Amino acid sequence: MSMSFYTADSLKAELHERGWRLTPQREIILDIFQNLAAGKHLSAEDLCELLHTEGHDISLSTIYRTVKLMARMGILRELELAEDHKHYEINQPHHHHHHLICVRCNQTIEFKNESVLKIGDKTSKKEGYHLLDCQLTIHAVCPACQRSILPV
Amino acid sequence: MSMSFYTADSLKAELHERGWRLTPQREIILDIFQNLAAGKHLSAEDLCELLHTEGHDISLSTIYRTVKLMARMGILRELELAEDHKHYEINQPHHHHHHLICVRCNQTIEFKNESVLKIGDKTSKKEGYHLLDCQLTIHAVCPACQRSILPV
DNA sequence: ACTCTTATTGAGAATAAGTCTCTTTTGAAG
DNA sequence: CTTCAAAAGAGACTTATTCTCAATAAGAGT
Repeated sequence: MSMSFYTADSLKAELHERGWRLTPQREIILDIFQNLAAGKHLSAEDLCELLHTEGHDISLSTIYRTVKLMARMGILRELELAEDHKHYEINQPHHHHHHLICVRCNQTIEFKNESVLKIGDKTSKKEGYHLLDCQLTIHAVCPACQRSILPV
Repeated sequence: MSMSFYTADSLKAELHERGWRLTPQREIILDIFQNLAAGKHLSAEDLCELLHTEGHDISLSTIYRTVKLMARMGILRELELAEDHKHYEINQPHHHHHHLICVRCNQTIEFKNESVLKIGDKTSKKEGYHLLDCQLTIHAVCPACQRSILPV
């Protein structure tokens, strides 16, 4: 599997490899995501608040830049949970999972499937791409919304 | 399979079923997507321009409302191709495909995989959800970007 | 340790996709 | 032909995210 687990040190090494720097902000943000309960995901705003309650005042600009950077490095997964903003979670092959989303109420169910990562691995390898993340997103209507008569 | 192909008539029937209406705008937009080359997808802006060149002046508001409506009905697929806006394409099980996206340059490759739809079907059925669409999205770094020294 | 270079941060302005409001129009049922 | 709620159009508005730029600091070299 191409995806791997990151520590502050491996983050530092990979940043330096490209002439970049490990800042306290990046280390703190990585730490937050690593200590998040499995399957928990945060929006940029969520992350900002959480950092604040822990006494770390990192600017929103930096937060947006950092999560985008880490997503592009494969450290974080960028999730589209059918809302108007993105969510991020740590990218760990061991806890690799996917999302079933109700398009009406946005209720989301996590599920695992072993073959999905294999398909992602095979497909990216075949095209010469370096795999960062693969997500199966299912859009559907949940039982409650099927019964409701509310618009759409 | 729960997903099905839509005609103007079946769209009309399904709209009426919920007390809604088939308008010329909706019929025209459905027609555009049905006549699009396989695998081609449009943003709201793209669609607006295309409609304009064909002599149909449908307002942006209506376009946004219509694609969202059709996505929620399962007629269109709402794609996140790693840009800052959504793309839409017709949802046809026969041409069901997925996307491999380079997170750096956004180059996108389409690929097919028969088992993905099966997984989507099984998972949504198990949870009692009514399947609309399922997409496997692979985020990766393309060969060209692996070689480049450009930032991220 | 001290310097130097330049990546990174912070603050706030800017951007733009998408939504909302409100008035006018129009499906389609009776 | 009426009626009435759904839908369209126009444009204001919202808000997540990006951009700009001056100030700061990571890390390499001396």
